[in-house]
Amino acid sequence: MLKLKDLPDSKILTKFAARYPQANIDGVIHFLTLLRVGSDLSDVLDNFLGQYGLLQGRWWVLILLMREQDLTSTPSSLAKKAGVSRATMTGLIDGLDKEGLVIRVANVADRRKFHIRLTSTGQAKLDEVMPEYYRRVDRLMSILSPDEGELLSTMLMKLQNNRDIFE
Amino acid sequence: MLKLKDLPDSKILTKFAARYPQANIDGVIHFLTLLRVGSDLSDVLDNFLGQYGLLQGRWWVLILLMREQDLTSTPSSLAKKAGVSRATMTGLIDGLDKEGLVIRVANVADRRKFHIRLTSTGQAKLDEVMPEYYRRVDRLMSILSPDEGELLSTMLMKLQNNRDIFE
DNA sequence: GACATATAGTTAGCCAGCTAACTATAGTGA
DNA sequence: TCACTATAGTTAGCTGGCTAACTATATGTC
Repeated sequence: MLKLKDLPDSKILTKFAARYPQANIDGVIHFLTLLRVGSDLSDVLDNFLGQYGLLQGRWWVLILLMREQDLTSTPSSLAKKAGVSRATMTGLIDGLDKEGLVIRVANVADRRKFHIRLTSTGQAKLDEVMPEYYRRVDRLMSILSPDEGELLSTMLMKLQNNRDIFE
Repeated sequence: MLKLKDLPDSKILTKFAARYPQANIDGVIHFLTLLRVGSDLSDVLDNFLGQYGLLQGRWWVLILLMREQDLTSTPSSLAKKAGVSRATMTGLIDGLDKEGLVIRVANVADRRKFHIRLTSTGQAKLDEVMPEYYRRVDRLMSILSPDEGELLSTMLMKLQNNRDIFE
């Protein structure tokens, strides 16, 4: 997502504002800061997962399966929850299947579907990653007080709920 | 970046916490909210730019060039500022060049380099996009009061400055 | 001045997304 | 019941990132 490293300073924004007077300089800075921090934290998470041979996409699949009572779901349901296309989910499951972290089981009730089930190897992989993941998130987010954390989420959700303004 | 649509609710996180007691549930929720909102806003920005036949990568290049006094820069410098590899910048410039939005000019002083210059067509493209972009950002960010906006950026920068905790 | 090192740009090939098109199966309504 | 429509999964082919390797040119040091 946002790759731009060189956020505008107010000098640059003032120059732009001369040509584009509708610019709200502070708003733009806050907006770009949000995109940048989100992107950088996502990269950091990817690097972390990479140490365990995982990628974000595959990791979410394992987590979504672990959430299920019977550790089982279908490709389309996983695709919807993970926010990727069914085509992409096919590829993710292929990879996880090949590594033995999940298995495809035929579905007799509806032969269009498969059951995708987390294997014990998959659970073991999560048991390896998750404690450290939670530890890191805790350390990172502890920089904010509990009240600040709440406030941050509240403000983010306000923006989230109004993002259709942009489209 | 974060594609996951289905953020954990506290019931799920409680189940996970039973297995992974180090989990700080609120911290995780705030962390994932940040990744999710950042990602969704980035997608919205992409859709917006798409209406003008632009992609985020190309758009940043035009903006970076417009920032320059002489509307000129080099591929490596642009790559660094845009946060992409030099190889990727080659592709971005190829595309912009083909559409006449920038031109490659030989650099006699250092024959390894090119001057990349924003053309008047490129400037016209920015003049088409930027006023509407600023208008949308203004409307989106106006949901937060000026004080809230400042606070948001401050909290985000705290997280940004401590993201090495995660690596 | 010549050789070693660093920098600029490109190319080739990889990867994880995507959409569109296809096959198979299920559900529905005259 | 049988045709229409919807859903599930896969495949093929596109895209925009990436790294590694390559060529050309500059720079810096003995």
